Amino acid sequence: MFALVDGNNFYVSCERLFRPELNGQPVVVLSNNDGCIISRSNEAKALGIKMGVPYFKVTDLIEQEKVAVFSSNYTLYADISARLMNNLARFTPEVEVYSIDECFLTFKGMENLHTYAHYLRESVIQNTGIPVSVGLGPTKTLAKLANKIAKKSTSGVCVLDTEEAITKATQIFPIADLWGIGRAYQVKLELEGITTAAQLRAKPEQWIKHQLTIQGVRLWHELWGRTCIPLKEVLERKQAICTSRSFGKLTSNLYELIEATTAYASRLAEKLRADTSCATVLTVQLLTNRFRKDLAQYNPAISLALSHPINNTPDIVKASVKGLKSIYDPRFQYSKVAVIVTGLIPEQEVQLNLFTEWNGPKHNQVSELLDRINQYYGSGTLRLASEGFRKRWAMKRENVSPNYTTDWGDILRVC
DNA sequence: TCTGGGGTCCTAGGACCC
DNA sequence: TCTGGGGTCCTAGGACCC
Repeated sequence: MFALVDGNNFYVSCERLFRPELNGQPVVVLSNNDGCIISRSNEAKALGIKMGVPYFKVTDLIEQEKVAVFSSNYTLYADISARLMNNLARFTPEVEVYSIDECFLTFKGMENLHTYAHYLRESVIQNTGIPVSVGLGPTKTLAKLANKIAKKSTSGVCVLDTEEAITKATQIFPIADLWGIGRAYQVKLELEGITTAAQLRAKPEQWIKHQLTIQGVRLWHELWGRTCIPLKEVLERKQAICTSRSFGKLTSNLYELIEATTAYASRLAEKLRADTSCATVLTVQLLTNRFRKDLAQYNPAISLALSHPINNTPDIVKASVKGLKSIYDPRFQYSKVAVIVTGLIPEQEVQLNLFTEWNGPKHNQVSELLDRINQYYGSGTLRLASEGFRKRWAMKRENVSPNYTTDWGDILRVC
């Protein structure tokens, strides 16, 4: 049996952990740059605030209803997430951390799964302070489905361990809520008259293959309790890594763009090293604000083949800035720059290039030092000067909470 | 004025090989 | 008048996830 455990309104729950007076009050958390609503308390949902809606469109309602608003604080959420996952790992040896707030677990040869699921849920809530829901089923897809049902129930637990339970659950389950059915497939299936998971399950395999291709066939088998999506216990090396941010304001200024690109590329190089990967291809993309119909649009990108596989900060930054300069056009106002690396290979398997001079070893040492210092004194303590100091492009974060659990200066004071 | 960021997998079609 | 059969690799675009 698979279980899916996930944090209810996770980011909001993290913020409430250190602001208990907000329990029972409407709370929302915003995306980067204070752009959109990405997490809502039940009270905020009840006010009709929709997921993903731009913040500026609901500011009146939020003010009127005295909704508490937080900028996103991923440092905090990542740390609370680690606590949650560590707690879950005590209940079974087989664990897959699926996302910041979700975890798959498997249970083998266990009786009393109902009791155990309730016990797990209560222990985790007590130990972390984060409310969670627990769904169990014979496949990941059914565990996901059970979890959605659990979220709406009062007990917070749903176990689908018999064919009757599965049949009953799928009959009322909307296909749009199925794991693997997004907006496009929802429309397609509804045109075929399919609105529930049970109706999808009743279709023949060939029909599914034709309409939804191979992923749909896997989903279909999983609905019948046949495992197609295994538990992934080991994290695989990423195939691509991307760092991109919207600016706090539009800019045409090349020097500001170079600063931002340097900052993003530095962050990217850190992520590469954390994954012990080296990049062979680097892409830089500039973006104008697609919502501003009154402004000219321009979204150029360039991919550079790197002469050596690299993950050191100076070389990644150098390549990124070179790419940026080659696509920059001063006639446009930009809202975002993205730096992406692909063709990633293990750090240990890097082959040297016979034909070009290279400062790699020296730059690798510099990067090692950067990592050591920034790990000890905090991210960004030591950085390349071309990141700049004023950072007028920096993203908006007007309501960010303290880093209660990761920064000595932010520790909660109890007087 | 103000609209997020980071990933994966699959398919079709083109270029190329023998 | 008539123009094969069987592959691989790469990329863009579309679907999905959180």
